Amino acid sequence: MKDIPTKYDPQKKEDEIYSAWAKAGLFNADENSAKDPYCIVIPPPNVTGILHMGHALNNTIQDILIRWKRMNGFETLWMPGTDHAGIATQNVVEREIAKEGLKRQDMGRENFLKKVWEWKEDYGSTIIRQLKRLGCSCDWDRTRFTMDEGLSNAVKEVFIRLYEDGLIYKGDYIINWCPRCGTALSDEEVEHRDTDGMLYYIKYPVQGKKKLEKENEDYVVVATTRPETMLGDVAVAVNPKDPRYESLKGKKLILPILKRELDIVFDEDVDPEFGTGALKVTPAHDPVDFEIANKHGLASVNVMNPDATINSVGGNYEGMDRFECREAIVEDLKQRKLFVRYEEHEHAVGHCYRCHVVVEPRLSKQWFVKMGPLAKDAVRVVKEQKVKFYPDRWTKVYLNWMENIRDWCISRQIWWGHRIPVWYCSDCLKYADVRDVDINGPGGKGVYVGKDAPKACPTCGGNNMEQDPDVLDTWFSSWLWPFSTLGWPEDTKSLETFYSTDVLVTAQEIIFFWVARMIMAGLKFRGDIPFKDVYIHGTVRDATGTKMSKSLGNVIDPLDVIKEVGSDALRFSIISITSQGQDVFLSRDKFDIGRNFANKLWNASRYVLMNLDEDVLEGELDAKALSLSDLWILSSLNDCIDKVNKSLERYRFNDATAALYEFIWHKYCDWYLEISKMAKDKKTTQKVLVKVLTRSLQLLHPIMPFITEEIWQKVPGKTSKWITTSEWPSREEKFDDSEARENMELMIAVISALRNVRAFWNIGQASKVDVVLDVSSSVEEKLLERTTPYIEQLGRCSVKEIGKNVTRPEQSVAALVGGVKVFVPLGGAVDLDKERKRVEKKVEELGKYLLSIEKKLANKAFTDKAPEDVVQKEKSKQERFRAERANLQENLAALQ
RNA sequence: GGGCGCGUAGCUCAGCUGGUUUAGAGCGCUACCCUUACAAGGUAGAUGUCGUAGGUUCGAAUCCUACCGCGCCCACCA
Repeated sequence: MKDIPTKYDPQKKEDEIYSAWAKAGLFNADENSAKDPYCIVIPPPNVTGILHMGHALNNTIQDILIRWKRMNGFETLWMPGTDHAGIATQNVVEREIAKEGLKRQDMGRENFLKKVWEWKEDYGSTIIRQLKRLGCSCDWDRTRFTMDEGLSNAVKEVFIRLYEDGLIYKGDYIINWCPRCGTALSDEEVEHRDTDGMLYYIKYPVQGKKKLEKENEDYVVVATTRPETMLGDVAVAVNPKDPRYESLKGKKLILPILKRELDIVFDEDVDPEFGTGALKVTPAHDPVDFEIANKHGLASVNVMNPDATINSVGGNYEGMDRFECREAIVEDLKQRKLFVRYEEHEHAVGHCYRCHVVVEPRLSKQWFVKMGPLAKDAVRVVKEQKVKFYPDRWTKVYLNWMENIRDWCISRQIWWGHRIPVWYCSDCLKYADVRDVDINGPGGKGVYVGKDAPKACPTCGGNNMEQDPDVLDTWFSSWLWPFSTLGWPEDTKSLETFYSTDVLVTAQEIIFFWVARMIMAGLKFRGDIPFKDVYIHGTVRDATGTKMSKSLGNVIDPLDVIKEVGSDALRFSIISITSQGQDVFLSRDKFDIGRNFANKLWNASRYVLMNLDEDVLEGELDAKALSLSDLWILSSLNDCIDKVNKSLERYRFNDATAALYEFIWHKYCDWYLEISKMAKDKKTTQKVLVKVLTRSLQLLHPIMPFITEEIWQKVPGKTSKWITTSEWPSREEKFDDSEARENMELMIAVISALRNVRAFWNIGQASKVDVVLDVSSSVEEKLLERTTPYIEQLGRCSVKEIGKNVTRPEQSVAALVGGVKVFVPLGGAVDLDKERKRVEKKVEELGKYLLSIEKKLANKAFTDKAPEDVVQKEKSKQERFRAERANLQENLAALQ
C-alpha cells in the first residue's frame, strides 16, 4: 500500500520536477552522439517580451515534438534563444528614460546602448523563465541571443558576402518611414488597415489664366487623399489617351499656395477612371509618383522632417504636423476658391507594426538587399517539396509572395542593433551627413566594408574613418538563426550534426518576415534548406475572434492559467482545441478540459498504485493467460499507440489528445478499472493495470510532461529513471485478439443496455433486478456465463438464467444486443403508456432508416457498383433494425 | 482588386484520401447516484433538414459550381 496524496498540486510539483530534469541534464543535446539527430530551432521571442498564449501554443507544440522524438531514441536538440527586437526594445528603454525626462539623443549613443544592455540583463531572461515554467525541454545551455558575439559575427559575415556579391546596395528610394520611431521600415513591417478617409478635389490653375471658369482649359482638378503633400508637387500627370486633357499639351500649371510652376506629363500608368484622371506628382512622398518622376526626369521635393512635420519648403506651414497641415491647406484652398469638394473614400493606410503610427512614404537613402536572385532557389526547394508546409495551403501563399518579391530595406535609423559594417573616409568623401554618403560613387573610393573598423582609409591612408550610423533590421539577424545559433560561420560539429533542422513551428504572421527569409539565407550561405517541414499553427484569438494583444486588453495570461490549473492542464487544453492550422478561439473555461483530465489521471493512478501488492511488478504477460478484459484493454492500448503516432507524424496534435482522452478516460478508467475491482487473478490484473498505466503515461508525456513524470516516479519497478528519457511504447501484436475484443464489446453492450432499461424505468440504483439472458448461439452463452459476475456487478443485477429460447419472464422488457435478448422483469405496476410512447417513437425512427436502406438495396446500380462489403453492411444493418423493431413490438405485447 | 479560411447539437468545435457514423466530442441542460481512485466524479437521456441552391455519383457533412453570411492575409489606384 503506497501513500499517495489525494490532491496533486501542480504549482508545487511542476517547479520541483523541472528543476530535477534540469539538474539531470536530460535536455542537453550531444552533437557527437551516434543516434539520429532531430533538431528544432525555437522561433526566438522578443527579448523584452513576456509569454502570451501564442507563445504557449507555439512552444507546447514544439515541446511535444521534441519530447516524442527524444523518447523515440533520437538525439534531440531544441535550440532556444531570444532576439534583440531592435525597434521594440529601443522603444521600451526610451519610454523608461523618458520617465527621468531624458531622450536618447541627450544621453548619446554609447550611454544609451549601455542602458539597453542593462535592461536586457535585468529583463531579458523573463521569457526564458516562463518557457521553462511551461515545461519546454530546450537545451538551455545553448541559449543564444541575436546580439551575441557569435551571431553578430554571422551578421557581419553575411552583410559582407552579400555586398561582395553585389546583392547589397545603397540608394535613394521611397521607403516606409515611421515618424514616431524615426526610422525606415521594410514593407513587411507596415500593417495596412482599411481607413475611412477623404478624397479631396483641388483646382490647379493653368499658367497665365486669371479667371478660372472652364475646367481643363483654365484649370485642372486633381484628386488626392493627402493634400498636405501638394507642397512637394512637381507635376501633374494624365493619361496620354485621355481626351479631356489633350488641349493641355505644352502648357504648365501653377501649384496653388506655393505658386510653383508644374509640368504636365503624359503617362500610361495614370488611370483615367480614378478621380478626375489627373494625378498630382509628389515624387518624394509616393512610390508611384517617384517612378513617374524618374521616367520623366523630374526632380523631387521633400517637404517633411523626419518627425513628419513640414520643413522649410512648406513656407508658412513649416513646423506643422502633417495632419494639422492637411486641415490648414484645405482651409486655405477653400478661402482661395480652389477647393472643389471632397468625397468619402476608403483606402488602406499603412501603420508601423511596432508603434501603430501612420507610416509616411518618404524618399530616403537606405541600404537594400536585392532579393530576386535569392528568391529563385527558395522557390525551387518549395516547389520540389524539399521544404513542405503543413497545412499545405501556405505553400501557395509563400510562392505568391516569393514570386513577387521586392527588395528588402535593411537599414534602420535607430541605435539598438547590429551596426552596418561600413566605414567612410571623410578625407576622400566630402559629406555633410555621413548617412548621405553614396557607396556607389566613383570606384567605391573612401569606403570600407569589413568586420572591424579599419586602421586607415584603404584609398588615402587617412585616419578619419567614420562608421555608418545606421543599424540593420532585426530580421537581418533572425534570418540566419537556424545556422548562426549552431556556430556558423565556423564549421562546427553542431552544424554538421543538426543542420538542416527538421521542422519549424510558427504562426502565419511570420511567414514573410522570417520563414521565407530563412529559406533564402539557408540556401545562400549553407547551401541547404534550413528545415524540412514548416508547421503553421493558428493564431490565438479571444472568444469574439479578435487577435489577442496586450493593447486590446483581451489577453488571457498563460501564467495566470498555469497558476490556476497548472502547466499540464494549459498544454493539454490548448492542444486539444487546436485543430491543424485553424485559429484558436480561447476563453477561460476551455482550460477545464485539461484540469479535469489531469485530475482523472491522478486519481486513476492513485487507485492503481495504492492497491498494488509489493511483489507484483514486472514479468512478461502471457497472452494465453489473460482474461477477456485484459486482452481488450491491451489491444485498445495498441490502437491508441497507433493513433498517437500517426497523429503526431502528421502534425495533428488534437487528434492525439482526443485518442488519449478517449482511451484513458473512457476505456481504461470507465471499464478496465471498474472490472479490475472484481478480478479473480489479482496478480495478472495488477500487472496489466500497471502496464497500461505506464504506457499511457508515456504516450501522454509529451503533452503533459509534469504530472506524468510525477506519477512515473511512484511506479515500482519502472524501466527508466525518468519518463522523459524512457523508451516510447510500441504496440504488442500478441494482445490483438479480435475475438476477445468482440466479446468484451458485447458484454459492454449488455451492461449498457441493462443500465438503460434501469434508468428508463426508474429502477433505483439500490435495488437489484433479476435478469434473464436469451442467446442465439452457444458462443454467446459461454461468454455470458463467463462474464456473469461483471454483468451482475456493473449492471447491478442478478442473472437468473442464460440459454437458448428461455421463457420470457412475466411483465418484462427486453433489450436487444446483437443476438442477445436481455429480459428485465419490471415487477410492480407498469406504465404501459410510457412504454407505448417510447416504442412508437423508436419504431417510427427505425422505419425511416429501414425505408432508406430498402430503397438502397432495391437500387440495382447500388448492388452492382458498390463494393461487396458495403452492400453486406447494409444488409446486416437492415436485419439488425428489423430485429430491433420486432423486439420493441414484442415488449409492448408482453406487457399488455 | 487578388488569395485563403470558416458557417455541423443551446455554446465551443472534431469529422483526414466520398460508404463501419442510425452525424461525434467537450461544456451546458434533464433524471438518478456521495458504488471504499475521482462530485474537477458515475450512470442514463434530450437536442442537428451538417449556411442556401444546383451539380457529379449507385451513394455527399465530405468532391465541383454559384450565392448568402463571418473572418483573415496580400495589393503603389492617387
